[in-house]
Amino acid sequence: MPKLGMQPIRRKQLIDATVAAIHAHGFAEATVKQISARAGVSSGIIHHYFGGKDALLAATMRSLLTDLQRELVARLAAAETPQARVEAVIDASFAPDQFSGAVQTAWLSFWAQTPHSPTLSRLAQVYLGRVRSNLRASLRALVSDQRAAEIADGLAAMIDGLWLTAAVSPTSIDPETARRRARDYIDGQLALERAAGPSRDRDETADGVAGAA
Amino acid sequence: MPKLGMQPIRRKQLIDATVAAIHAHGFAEATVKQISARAGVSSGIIHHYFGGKDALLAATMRSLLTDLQRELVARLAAAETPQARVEAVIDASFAPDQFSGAVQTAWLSFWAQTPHSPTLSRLAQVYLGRVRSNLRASLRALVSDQRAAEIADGLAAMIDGLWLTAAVSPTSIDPETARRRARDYIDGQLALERAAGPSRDRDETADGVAGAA
Amino acid sequence: MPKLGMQPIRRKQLIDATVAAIHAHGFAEATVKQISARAGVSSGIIHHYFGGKDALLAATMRSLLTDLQRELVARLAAAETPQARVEAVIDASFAPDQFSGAVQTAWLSFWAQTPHSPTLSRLAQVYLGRVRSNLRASLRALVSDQRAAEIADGLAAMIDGLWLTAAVSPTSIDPETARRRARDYIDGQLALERAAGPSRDRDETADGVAGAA
Amino acid sequence: MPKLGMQPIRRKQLIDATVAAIHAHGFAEATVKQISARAGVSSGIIHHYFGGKDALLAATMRSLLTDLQRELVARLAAAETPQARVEAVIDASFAPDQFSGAVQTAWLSFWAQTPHSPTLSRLAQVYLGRVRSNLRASLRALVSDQRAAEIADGLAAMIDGLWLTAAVSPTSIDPETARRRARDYIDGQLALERAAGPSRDRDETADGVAGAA
DNA sequence: TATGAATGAGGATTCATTCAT
DNA sequence: AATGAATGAATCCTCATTCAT
Repeated sequence: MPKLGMQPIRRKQLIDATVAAIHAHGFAEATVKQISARAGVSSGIIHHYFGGKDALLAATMRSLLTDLQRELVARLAAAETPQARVEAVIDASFAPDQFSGAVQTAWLSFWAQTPHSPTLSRLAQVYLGRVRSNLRASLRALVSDQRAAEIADGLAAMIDGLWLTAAVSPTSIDPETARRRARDYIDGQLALERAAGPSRDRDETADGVAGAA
Repeated sequence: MPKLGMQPIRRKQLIDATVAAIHAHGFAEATVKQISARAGVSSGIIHHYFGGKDALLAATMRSLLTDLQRELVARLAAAETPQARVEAVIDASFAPDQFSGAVQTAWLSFWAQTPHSPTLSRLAQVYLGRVRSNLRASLRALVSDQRAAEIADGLAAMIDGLWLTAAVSPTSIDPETARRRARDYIDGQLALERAAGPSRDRDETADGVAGAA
Repeated sequence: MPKLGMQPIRRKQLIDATVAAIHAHGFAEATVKQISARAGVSSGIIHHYFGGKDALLAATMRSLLTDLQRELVARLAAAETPQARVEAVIDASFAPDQFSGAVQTAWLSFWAQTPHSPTLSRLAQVYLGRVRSNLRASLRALVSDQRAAEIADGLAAMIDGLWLTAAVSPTSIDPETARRRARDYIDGQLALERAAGPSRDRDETADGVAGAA
Repeated sequence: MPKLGMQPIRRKQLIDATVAAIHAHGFAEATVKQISARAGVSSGIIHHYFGGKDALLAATMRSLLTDLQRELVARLAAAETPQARVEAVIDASFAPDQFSGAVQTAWLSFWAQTPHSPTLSRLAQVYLGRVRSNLRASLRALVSDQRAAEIADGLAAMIDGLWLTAAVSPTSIDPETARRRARDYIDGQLALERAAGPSRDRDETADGVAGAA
């Protein structure tokens, strides 16, 4: 008599083992044998539950994105002002569960793989689109539509850059500092708005740093 | 006597082919056969000139970083004010030669590989250290030492994040827009300084977005 | 569940195929492909069961030495006098199973490889030590300790030389003749002892052939 | 203007380098690049002077055998009695120039390769035939034709076995000891002749060790 | 005479996948 | 449901050989 309900347990085991294996040995070196050994099961089981290695990798990326999304949704639900909603995005991005060794390395590996896998690429685009549209919607309550789009893109890039820094130099940044850098960006952009006046867009032809001095 | 002086020619050929192969097929799929075919030479030549695949990959990353460094040095040499020096870093990062498809993908691949290769990691750390210390030195002329460090870190993260965005969604960003986002960040941080007054640091305990509104 | 207990079967298959391949094509030409084809299995299986070619070669040498050792132990157990024990060593060395084409060629190949492989060297030293100490112990019942050591070394060299002759010129010697040559040596040394008197060692400063004539 | 008379110089350089390379790394690992580097010349030169690696190896074995033969001829020329001629063979075999590390290892490597190379095999057979017929001729002056053949074979095997011992366990035997073991053999066989009487062959049906006790 | 650049076949090894049990 | 035996294609690398200079 087969054990019942093993599927969700095994799938989670294997996905966790995949993240750990990528962290420990790298994306290309995360072999089926490595992952299954780490999960304490046989190598054949991966094909039983996922159909193949590629599907396991896709499921793992989906799992990482889902965790992040869950974190984000929970915080957005509790946010009542536009500012709080922007901050919720920042806080979700640097929540301790997400912003930690194994997850960062795996995340960076998937990002690097994205351009060469339609499946992973699709997952990434959906996620990126959701974050940006969330940010834009919140920012529209504070600035013009155009500036909202620009600041949303800038904040998304800043968050990604801070993640990348953490993945490449884990000791050089902690979640609290990362959060502060992201808030600095928003604060700075809003300060520019106040200085320019509420009804005008930032001049896209300005000379940048020199002009601001 | 055989043809002399082929070494630099072949090495450049092979490094260029490696960047192209990573862009076209991904880091793990950039095989010796792929790369040598793309360079129009035999596979054995890679071992003749580099000793092995790993050394070719390291040389390729070194080459990418050197190109970026050369771009940066040239622009810094022409910059006369602190503001111009900060802008030089931004402009070098998004110079057309660097900020293009193949280079971005390869760059992201190397970044993802960094945690699993001491050689690549060392190269990355050296580069990151140089950029940050350059930025800090320039910014110290404009703001306090602490703020200079913070803004340098933030700008570096922003630049990296914009690169990552470009690598993952090549159609979503162009060099000019990327440059503008990075300048926005600097402009914003300087605006915050003016608002806070020249002699005071940003309050590290502030509540972020909500507090800045 | 998969087929169980295949390991000892496959290992023996592969070791036998290795001996045959060395005999047929030489040590360096005993490739993984050759061996696996001869065993009727795929090439990957060697790494599954042995971990690599080197380990297979070491296991093969170990197997050859174990067979010889088994032959020797069986004969020693049946020998009741010192003379019979010496003869047991000779008979074991030239037993039909051992003293045959494939085994001889493989044996010689391993001997030649010994100086360049710590693993093989260790195996060889253990075997050589065992044979010599066996012979010495038996001979001590017949002659002085010093002469026992000398005759043991001489007999061991004679046996090895006869093996080498058989490996290099298989048609020039048969097991019975080889056995006779080895016995001649022992008979001769014991005859010298009788001629010199039981209480005296052979004079190590003697002039050799000329002096004995 | 090409350098004149380079051929013999280069050939000797390369043959010496081959012996050294075999000693240092083993027969299969003695690559063209290794050998040419050791000789201080380019790899292409081997094909220029020998036509290929196999021919270089054959020339090297021929060189080793020629050296041994020269040693033997010189000593035989000085020997005036049958006993002295037998001793000359022994002394030539263990002459310091021959009985040393690199030569032994190389010699053993060639012996092991012999069964798989018609060229090497032919060289070996010629050499073996010469030594044996020399020994037989000398011994016929001392014992019956049949015994001369037997003792010649036995002595040849003993010499080869002592070489093999030296190659496998270089520290366990020195030339002087080796020479003594070989002389012991001859002394013993001649002692048996005296005991049996000058006109009778050794009884080929004797029980060996037991019978001699 | 001599070089070393260049080739490509062949080596050991790794690995995702299949499948009988 | 689960195993691990077995496969064979693909990878990196080595190497004897060729050849233009």
